[in-house]
Amino acid sequence: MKSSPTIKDIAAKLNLHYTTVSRALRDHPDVNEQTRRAVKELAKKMNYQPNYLARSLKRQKSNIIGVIVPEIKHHFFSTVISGIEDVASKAGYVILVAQSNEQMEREILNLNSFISSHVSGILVSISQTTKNSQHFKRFMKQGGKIVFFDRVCEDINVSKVVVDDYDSAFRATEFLINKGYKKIGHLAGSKSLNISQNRYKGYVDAIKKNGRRLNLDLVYWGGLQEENGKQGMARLLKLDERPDAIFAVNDPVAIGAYDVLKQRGLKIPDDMGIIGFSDNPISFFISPPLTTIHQPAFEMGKRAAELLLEQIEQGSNNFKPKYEILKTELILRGSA
Amino acid sequence: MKSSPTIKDIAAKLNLHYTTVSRALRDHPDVNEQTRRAVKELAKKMNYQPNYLARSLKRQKSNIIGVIVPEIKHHFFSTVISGIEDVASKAGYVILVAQSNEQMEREILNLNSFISSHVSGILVSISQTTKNSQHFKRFMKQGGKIVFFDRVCEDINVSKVVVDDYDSAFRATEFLINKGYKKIGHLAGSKSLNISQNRYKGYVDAIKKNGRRLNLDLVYWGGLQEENGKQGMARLLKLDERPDAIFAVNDPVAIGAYDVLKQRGLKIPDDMGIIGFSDNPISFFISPPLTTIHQPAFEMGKRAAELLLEQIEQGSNNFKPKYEILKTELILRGSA
DNA sequence: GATTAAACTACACACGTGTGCGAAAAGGTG
DNA sequence: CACCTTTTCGCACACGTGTGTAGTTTAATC
Repeated sequence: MKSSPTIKDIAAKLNLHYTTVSRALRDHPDVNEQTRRAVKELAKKMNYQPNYLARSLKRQKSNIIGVIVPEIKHHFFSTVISGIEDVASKAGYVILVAQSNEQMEREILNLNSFISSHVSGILVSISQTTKNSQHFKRFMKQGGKIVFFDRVCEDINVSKVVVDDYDSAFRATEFLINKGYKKIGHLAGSKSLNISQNRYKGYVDAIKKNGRRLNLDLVYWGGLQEENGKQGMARLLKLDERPDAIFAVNDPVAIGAYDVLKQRGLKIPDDMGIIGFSDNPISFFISPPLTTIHQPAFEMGKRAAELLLEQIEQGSNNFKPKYEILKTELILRGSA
Repeated sequence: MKSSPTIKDIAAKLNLHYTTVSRALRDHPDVNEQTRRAVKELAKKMNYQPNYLARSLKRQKSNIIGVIVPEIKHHFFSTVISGIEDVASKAGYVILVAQSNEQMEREILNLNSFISSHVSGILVSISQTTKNSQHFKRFMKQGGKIVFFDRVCEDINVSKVVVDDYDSAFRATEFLINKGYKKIGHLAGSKSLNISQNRYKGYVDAIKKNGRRLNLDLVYWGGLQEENGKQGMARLLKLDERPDAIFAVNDPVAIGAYDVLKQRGLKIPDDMGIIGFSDNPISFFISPPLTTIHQPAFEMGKRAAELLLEQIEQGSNNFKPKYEILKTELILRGSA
């Protein structure tokens, strides 16, 4: 039941002062070769593990990175976190993970908790209900470092990692047009998120650039869940001039649309073409397989972590935020 | 760029000693009502956040819980982590998350890193390659608290949360028997894991109890990935006396089997009945929908976290490890 | 063998918070 | 007004680690 050994325990056994042990472990040149070896040997034998709390307190710099996502269990986010952990652990960092559950209040609580834990920096994908960014700005004023990924705050000048939402949406929509679909609808996400806005804009521009008439009745603003897809699809089917193809803001929404279409006996892709977004594993197995846009989630986590670590290690000298746009890929399957 | 304010900053502005501020914030009775109010007001105004590093160092007890899983991005584990985070954050704890990538070495590194971070306890699901539990035992000797979930170490006497693997496997196999399948095979997992062993035993006993002949040729020991399912299914199909139904150790393995069967033109469930394990979201959407055993992953995370928190808060007085077995549910779909 | 440089060790203080104890101030009693 | 109790606050030290500096020992040089 005795707790972890400290440098003092090691020092006592070797009849040394504990500062000597401290220096020996950190290879300080002022320590005798033999002493150093003896210290390291005993440290290993006693399973000494340095106390990061004390070290961080002293150094005024921890080896902790905070991660805030809307929900951990979503495939996209958990894959991003996997990527983050990969990079972080290799660099000697540990990651604190918290979820906002799409609520700005909890996002703020998470952030405060991270501030108290004196994280070296945070990686954030904001919640749907995050209407302003005061909490993040406050964090930055105190020297906090942030990198946003996927769902970013537009009005903060920090590093960001996103996919090319606009362009991907444009290509997806254009693909539907070239396939011969006439009236293309869009199941859009939540208006407050950059990803929804950019995908919407890509959709709109693809329609316009291809000489089609833009009919905003064919756009349904909902959310990012399967349920929103069901509601949206049902709504669009009620129109006099109903769409014959759908570009969905993400895969869950597309899958919600599938459900409604199957219930109504409509055939995919003949009666209705569908394209999703994010390449959820389900999209490969659903029938017909969903044509969708692959997002490099793991890669996104890695890049975001790398950017943050660079910023942390180099200090705040001449730091310039980077805006990285990762390439997506249109995965052709059977739904369009 | 100034960093977070401390109690000393607050004290200076109010012409108080910082210990008085410390007491005021913690509602110590020795502090005057007015002083207390003034301190709290200023603290709020300055956005004071207590330094957990310092607090933990002093109290010899942190508000950090460590979580080690094989891979974060797996749906089951990320859902468990969601549950853990839910409980932990409500109790004022934060969670460190690390992945072993199924390698015992990294599991040990993760553990050491957590020890250095002075976590109050850890939640672990062990890797496939974890052959002994010395590292966990060492951690416990130093007063560390552990709760295992899903993949547990049998030879350590600590709290554990699992599902009823044996019984679930028994029922699944019996279900196949009652459906009229004659030769039931088993795509088993990795021999070193308790879950694989228990599911295997459930399978074996169901065969025996129902008066069937146990044919070990029909059991393929592989792993837990889709790839293992493919290999195993291919192998079993080569047998002279090939199975007409499969109980798979988990859904990915079952899905791997699907793939091979579809390639060979065999029909599910007519030519081959299949039952999986874990109720991965894919199993609902794959065609035909996979009959599988639902595991309450989120609930498992919550219970594991609750058990650990109880143990942490009550100290090590008269602690008795609890072994909790959560109920599963056989989800009937189209594959059997 | 004395002098000086080099090699090594120990002390003091710091990081931010918490606690036992004592001191000062305020209030109450005879 | 002297004495005692209660309230309120400050001091000293602690948690484990790290660093500047002073001190001591050893080795090297003449």
